[in-house]
Amino acid sequence: MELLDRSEAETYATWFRALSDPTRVQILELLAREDRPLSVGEIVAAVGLAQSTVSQHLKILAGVRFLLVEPDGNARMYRVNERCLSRFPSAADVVMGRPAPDAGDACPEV
Amino acid sequence: MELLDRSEAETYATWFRALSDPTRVQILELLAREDRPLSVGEIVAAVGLAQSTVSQHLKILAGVRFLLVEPDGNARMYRVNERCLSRFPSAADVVMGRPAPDAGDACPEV
DNA sequence: ATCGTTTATCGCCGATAGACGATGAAGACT
DNA sequence: AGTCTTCATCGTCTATCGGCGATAAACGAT
Repeated sequence: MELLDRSEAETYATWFRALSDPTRVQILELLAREDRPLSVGEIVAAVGLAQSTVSQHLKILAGVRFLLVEPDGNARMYRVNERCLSRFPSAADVVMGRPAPDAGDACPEV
Repeated sequence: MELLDRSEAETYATWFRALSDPTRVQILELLAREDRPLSVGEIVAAVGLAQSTVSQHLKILAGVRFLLVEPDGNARMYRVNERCLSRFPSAADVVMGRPAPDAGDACPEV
C-alpha cells in the first residue's frame, strides 16, 4: 500500500497549517475578496488584534507565498498571490483522492 | 472592510488544522485513493509510526468527519466520508476568494 | 538631525500538538 | 475460563503556536 510522497505531503501540510488559524483564514479571504493591496494598518484595523500579532500572521501567510508584499512609501502592501488561487484548491483535491490536475511548480516556496 | 464570518472562519481553520500534519495528509490521501475501508493495523503498517500515534491521528481526522469508522469483527475500519470530498475543496475556494458554491450543512460536525 | 509613522522582530507566557510506552477495553477463538 | 488480537486512552515528554508588550528598523516630513 503506497503512501503519498512524503515531501509532497509535507508541502500540503505546510499550506494547510498556514490556514489552521481562523484569523489567518479571515485575512486571506479579505485580501482575496478586496482584490487590492492592503497595508498592515488596514488589516490590523479589520481584525482587531495587536499589530505585532497581525504582523506575525502576515509573515506566516507570506512565508508560504499565499501573500506577496510590496513596499509603498512607508507602508507595506499585502496582496494575494494569484498563482495560488488555483494551486491551493487543487491541493485540497489531491488529499481527497482527486489526482493532481497537472504538475507545474509549487506556489509556495519549498 | 468586512471580514469573513468568524464562526465560518473557525470551521475552515478546524478543517485545515486537521490536515496540518503530513502524516494525516498521507493517511487521508491513502484512504481516499484505496477507496475501501482500512483497518488501523493496515494504516499503522503503511505509515510506520507507533499504533498509539496513528490512532491519535485517526481520531483527529474522524473528529472533523473526514473519516468514518465502522467496526468489523475485532477491527475498526476507517473510510473517507464522501460528503467531504467536495465540501472540503470548496472551503479552499472560499478562502481564495471564490464564493461558496452553495450553503448546505457542513460536513464536519460543529 | 530629529521627529512621527509604519512595520518587523524579540522575549515571554500559557496552551496546544505530536510522539511514545504502558495500560485498558472489547471481541474472537480455543 | 483463559488467551490472543485489535484498538483506544492515559500519562509524560518536548516542541511549536498564538497572543501580547516592548523594542528596533526603515522611511517621510519638518
